[in-house]
Amino acid sequence: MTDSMNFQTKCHACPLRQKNVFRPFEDKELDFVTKFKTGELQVEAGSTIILEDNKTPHIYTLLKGWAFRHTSLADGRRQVLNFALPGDLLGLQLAVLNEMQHTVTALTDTTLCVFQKDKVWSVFKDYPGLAFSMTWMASREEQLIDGHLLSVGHRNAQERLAYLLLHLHDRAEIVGYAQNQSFDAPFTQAHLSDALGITPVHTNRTIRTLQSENYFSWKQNRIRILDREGLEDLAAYERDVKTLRPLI
Amino acid sequence: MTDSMNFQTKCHACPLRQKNVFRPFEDKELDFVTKFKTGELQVEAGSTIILEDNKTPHIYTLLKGWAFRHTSLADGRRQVLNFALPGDLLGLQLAVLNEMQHTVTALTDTTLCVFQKDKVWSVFKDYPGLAFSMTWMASREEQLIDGHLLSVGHRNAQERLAYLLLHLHDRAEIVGYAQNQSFDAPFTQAHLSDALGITPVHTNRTIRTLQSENYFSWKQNRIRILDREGLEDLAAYERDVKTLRPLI
DNA sequence: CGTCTGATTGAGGCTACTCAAACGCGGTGG
DNA sequence: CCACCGCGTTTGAGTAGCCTCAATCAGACG
Repeated sequence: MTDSMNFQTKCHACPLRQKNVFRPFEDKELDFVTKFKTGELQVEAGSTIILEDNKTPHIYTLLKGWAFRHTSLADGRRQVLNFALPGDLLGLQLAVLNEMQHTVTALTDTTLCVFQKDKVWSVFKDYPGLAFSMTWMASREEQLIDGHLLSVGHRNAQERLAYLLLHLHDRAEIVGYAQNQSFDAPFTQAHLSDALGITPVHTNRTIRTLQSENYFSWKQNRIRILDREGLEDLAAYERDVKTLRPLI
Repeated sequence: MTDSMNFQTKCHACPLRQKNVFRPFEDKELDFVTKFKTGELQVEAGSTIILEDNKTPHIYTLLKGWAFRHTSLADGRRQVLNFALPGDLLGLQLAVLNEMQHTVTALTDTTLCVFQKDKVWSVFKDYPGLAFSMTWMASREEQLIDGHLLSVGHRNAQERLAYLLLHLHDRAEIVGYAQNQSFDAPFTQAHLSDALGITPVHTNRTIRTLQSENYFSWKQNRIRILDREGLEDLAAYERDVKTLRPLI
């Protein structure tokens, strides 16, 4: 373990902090986070990070790569709840509610910062700024899910796809995963389909339609937004004002 | 205002605490909450409690009555995100993210405890237990939305209705709003329809079908679960283990 | 008794679903 | 080098669940 510690990303040099998307830390907060972080975990594409109902003692921050949160009905129908990108906190429900009702799976090879969930209490006790950050992230996530619920509940297939594409692009862009209106898509049409609540077949047809109308392209795992305005109109989407997010 | 203060519910005598659903408070926490609470608000059925984009300086706890959270697309299609019952925190996103992306509207005449949102920081600074409670509530709400998203994304009309009925019943029961497998339904079919992501017409047909098959009844604004097991099977629903919730 | 809101029912149509087959492509092994 | 996977994508054909439009009904209220 000491060995792996040497290869560990130092919080003071956290690559996420270089990007100008996180609020500034106080020194003592950073010192604490460094102690709070008990290690780093590599999970390869397709593997489970946190399993529903499975109580691990850890929570994670996604440092590198993509993941997704999902639940299923008993008969196997799967809902993708949201995608996770660097900076996202995974397993907060486990720490706070002591229960996970969804699974988190890696889409790409990922790197995770590992924290002991039983130390979350000491965060609240001694580092109110960090505690606030955690709450910020929880609220933010809820806001995103609210958006998806609106989408799945009331948009048609084309609108849903347009919305999701813009959503993914914009989130990828914030963490430096998009350049030039395009980003690497580490998911399959089946993932999109389960996120949108549309069958794979119909998802495919919808994708083809929007592509043929030059709204976007998807070649070699790379998605490019070609007609942002058109997609925004389709989806009635408004880009969030970028707010500096906290990081833990 | 001094006048209304006299009619205010005392936190020490908070009726919600009488019901054995909230975690115990420490005395000093209770003292603080008493100070934190700046007043009480009555909102009548149908009125807006918090308006999307509208930055009020307050957040609320629902003390009495029903409310619902909702957003809409530009063309008016409305998604009911969730229903709120006593003990639920309203406006946390406002306090934490400084932005509300949904509206909260009263379904019945409601009583709300009013808190200054700019004091939320002092909660985090000085009352970690309460801060944790707020985060607990945020996480819990997210968990509920996740459940709805699964429902709207992957259940058919009958399954969605079954799920929502059980969900509402169980939540109502926890706060003492249900007796004998039945509860007062302060909403219309249109509300359900917007929550389920199904048109009012089809919602009506689905309701009639499930009623005619004796799954439940809905007479004089009162919903009664007649065949709980049947509904659970339909919806693949599992009742949550009751956990003591925090209260703020 | 007229009006309003919400619930209900009918008829017809379209979106999205199901079933099924074929295609493209990277990987593997003979 | 090529045949043979296996996974993900694509396309076709027929169907059904849910939608739209529209009218009627029931109850509350002034």
